[in-house]
Amino acid sequence: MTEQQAVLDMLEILECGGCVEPAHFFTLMRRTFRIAHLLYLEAEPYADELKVCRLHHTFGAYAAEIYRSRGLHRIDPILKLALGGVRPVEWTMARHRFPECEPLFQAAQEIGISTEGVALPLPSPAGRMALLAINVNMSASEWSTYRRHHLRDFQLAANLFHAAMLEHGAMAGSITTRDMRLTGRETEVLTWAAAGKSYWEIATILGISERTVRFFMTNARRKLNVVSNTQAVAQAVRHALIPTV
Amino acid sequence: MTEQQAVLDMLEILECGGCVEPAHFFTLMRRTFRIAHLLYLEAEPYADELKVCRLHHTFGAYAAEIYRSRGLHRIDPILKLALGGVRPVEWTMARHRFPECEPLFQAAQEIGISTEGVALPLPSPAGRMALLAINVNMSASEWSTYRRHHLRDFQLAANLFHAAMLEHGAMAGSITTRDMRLTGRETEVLTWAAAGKSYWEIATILGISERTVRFFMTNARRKLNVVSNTQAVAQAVRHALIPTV
DNA sequence: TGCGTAACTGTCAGTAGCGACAGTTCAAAT
DNA sequence: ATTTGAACTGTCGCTACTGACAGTTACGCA
Repeated sequence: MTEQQAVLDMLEILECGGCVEPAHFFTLMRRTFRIAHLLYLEAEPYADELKVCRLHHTFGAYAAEIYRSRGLHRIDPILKLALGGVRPVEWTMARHRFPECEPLFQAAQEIGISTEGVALPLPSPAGRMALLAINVNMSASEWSTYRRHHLRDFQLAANLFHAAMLEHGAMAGSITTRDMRLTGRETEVLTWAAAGKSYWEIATILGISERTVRFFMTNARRKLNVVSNTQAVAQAVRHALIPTV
Repeated sequence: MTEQQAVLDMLEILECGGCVEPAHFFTLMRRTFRIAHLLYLEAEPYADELKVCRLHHTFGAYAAEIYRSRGLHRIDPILKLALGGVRPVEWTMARHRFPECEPLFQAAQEIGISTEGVALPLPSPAGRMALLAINVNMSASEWSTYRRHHLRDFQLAANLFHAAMLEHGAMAGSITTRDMRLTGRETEVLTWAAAGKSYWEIATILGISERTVRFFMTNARRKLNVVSNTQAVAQAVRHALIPTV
């Protein structure tokens, strides 16, 4: 059981938080498993687009350029499924369920990238979403067996790596955690605004002046980088910055 | 490798979505692994408290009553750590890091519940949080070895069960089919309003008159039973009535 | 052929939201 | 002891939103 031992050793390294470099993690994964390529994506929802917070992968610059220039992110079903759900997403399954995404898989074949793989959703706190996509160079039947044995390893490894990235990122101060943190009052006024209260009502509820409510709301809008109270509330709800009714 | 086979079989059952009953899942887990007790909790942050959305466990009514009556949730470090993070939380680790939680573990010993176990965070979309706590009846050293081998199984099983619960809950929760179902245009204008667009901008985007945008928005407010666009958007985001991506 | 529903439009008057002006007070951190 | 940040307040003027008035058009279905 040398292979088993190697897997367990790798997982132990990850659990001890000894792997915060994406490149290091990718190397470790490729050494331990029969993996062709890896992709780690951390994003947050934004209006009708996705805002990418972190992106690391081993597909190379050429593949990334193809993906970007052809706008394949618009039809990529793996993004939608993995960033929206909790369940692992099988690439071939996504391909069959969404015929309109054929250009994506054809582009992959063009540049010699296999179309077998799985994407693991890694939901994070505060409304962010992340995924680890794993690409393998195997036949369908081979992959089926391999996946059956190692999906659990992939899932735990992905979770541990993701945890390390989040902890590390919190220190490094990502886009969300530095200037976007709302004060107590800002959260309060947003919460009441989301409950449909007007400035006057909020002022009465909190026992402060209407002007002050506007002050907090303006600060909240500035911090959230939005233009209206409505947008601010949408953002706050999405990012779980205000309590759910 | 009979044990390995049993584990893989169980994970396959879970992956096929063949296990939405918590009691069924718990039985399956206890039959497959050397687990004493299980607890599944789904909650969402509310003000400075936690609002429990779903709670299933095998600890029995007496233990639950002890936990509730003594207010142990206030000092339970596992709740804090597991609902706040992404990394598995070891019970003894939490016990040593938070000396003030001793009453919790003493209560467990009183009623004959082991203090060895692990809690797996299961973050969900939309700011909700969940965890699966696993309690075992082993010595510390025994648990250490067992955990090393099976944490990956626990993690994947927990994720798959959680996914099934979410999917099932989405069905059960969407009994909102009374009059709260929005039409296509209503969804569109709400989406753009959530993106911070004004009536004039939305009208331009959709190629209709500003009055018509107001018409749809008014209908949406009436259907959602709210008084402002801001509240409507908050409600729509919370109930996933408008696309988050 | 009617009936219901979704999509669409116009006008008026009142209220609410929002930006920009210019401040004070208090507690904690450096 | 100075600085930083949160909490707080006032006024002016413009724009956006909201309710209530009163309609038309097109589609599917019984």
